[in-house]
Amino acid sequence: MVEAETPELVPQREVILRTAARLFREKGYERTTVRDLANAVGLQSGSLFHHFATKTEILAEVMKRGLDLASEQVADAIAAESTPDARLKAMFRSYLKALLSPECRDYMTVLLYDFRSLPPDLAREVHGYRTTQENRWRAVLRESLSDDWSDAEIRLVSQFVFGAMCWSLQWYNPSGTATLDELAEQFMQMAMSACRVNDCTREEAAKDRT
Amino acid sequence: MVEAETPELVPQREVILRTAARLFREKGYERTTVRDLANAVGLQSGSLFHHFATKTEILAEVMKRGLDLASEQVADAIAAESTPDARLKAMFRSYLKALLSPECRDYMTVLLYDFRSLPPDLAREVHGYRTTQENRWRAVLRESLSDDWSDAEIRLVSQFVFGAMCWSLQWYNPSGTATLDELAEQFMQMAMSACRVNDCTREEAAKDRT
DNA sequence: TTATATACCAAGCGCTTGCTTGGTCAACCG
DNA sequence: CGGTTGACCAAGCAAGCGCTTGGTATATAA
Repeated sequence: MVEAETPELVPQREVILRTAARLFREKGYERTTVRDLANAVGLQSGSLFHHFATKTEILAEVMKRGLDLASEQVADAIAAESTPDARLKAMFRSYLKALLSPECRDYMTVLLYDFRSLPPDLAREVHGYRTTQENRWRAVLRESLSDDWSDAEIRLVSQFVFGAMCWSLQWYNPSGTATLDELAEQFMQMAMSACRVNDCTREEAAKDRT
Repeated sequence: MVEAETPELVPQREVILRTAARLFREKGYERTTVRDLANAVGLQSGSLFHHFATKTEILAEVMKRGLDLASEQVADAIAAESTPDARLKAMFRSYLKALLSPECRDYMTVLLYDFRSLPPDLAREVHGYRTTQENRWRAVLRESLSDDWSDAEIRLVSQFVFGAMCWSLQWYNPSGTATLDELAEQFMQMAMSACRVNDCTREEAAKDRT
């Protein structure tokens, strides 16, 4: 037998992962049974364990895939720019586009919302992955913002902005009126605006101090 | 027998709800068994069903409680202000403070992150609740922002800002250095800043058009 | 041709789950 | 006092869960 669902030459393991990501996003990891998944792929439930040792392994793989896909897109977008400011804008834009893109959306939703279902060891691994990314992004912020931002302030603004973006997974509707590019543009502008908080308040504070 | 955990006169049903909210936040609804919950309260698992008909009912109750608590605090904060701008600021500040407050945090986390575990009918009910709130908040935004903001733009900025706040439930650590008040102040400023996107870009667009 | 490996199915095992049942005991009420 | 009620326990049931087992069909390689 060759392939039921996708006649192309895409490995079964890959098909399972994609389907798993979709189901996990729709119903949550815990509410998706191995029978659901097997059925969606066109297998018997037991046959899944020919490709993965445990259901948990599938979850971890889906999450890692999400991280890899998103961080690659962002890294590429940043690398294409030559000034700190342009890199920051590219980061914001590309991150939202990556998050919500059809290729990435399912994986990222699982990564961000089914974190608690990972066993401690894998949770630590995925968490490490995540902080690495966050540090990379804070570096881009640091590079663009004025020097008098403290580390704590940088962290706060990054949590604010990336929180806003991650949350978009909850409400974004691909069949809406606005295109993904328009959305990314507007989010980028709001994000840049949020990064400019201190440009005025800080001046006021300086005045107060003198 | 009177009361094991809390000697005060707080109804057992209330104790169960509080404990459930805490456990659901920590482990997720699906991964929390009725035995876990009963044990944490000091009961046998079957005894829970003397107070609630199903596990689902507990979840729904926890979520409604979260919505009620948060929206009450925000409503009070808004009512205390007299100008549109002050009301907007009060809304941002009070929402973050409500979200992260010890009394509310568990409930809200469950509300925002275990949505998929609700059966369709209850999901619709809670969803209705949520959109009512959102509309109320958009009205406050509308009142404060300049008239040339479209409905779509208002919706976008509200999704951006409230997304950023909701996400704080994921990373906020009550034992951190910054107080909740400081955090709320800084978030409010970033939120206000994000609302001011158009103040400059729009002018540019206007110039382009003429 | 025989041998080996891969991808799968059919069946089901053992365990955990939400929930039920039947009964106990203290508190309250007429 | 006797009777009712509300809160609980001890035990366990049926269903669903992740996963295992033993076997089959096909493809490749010797």
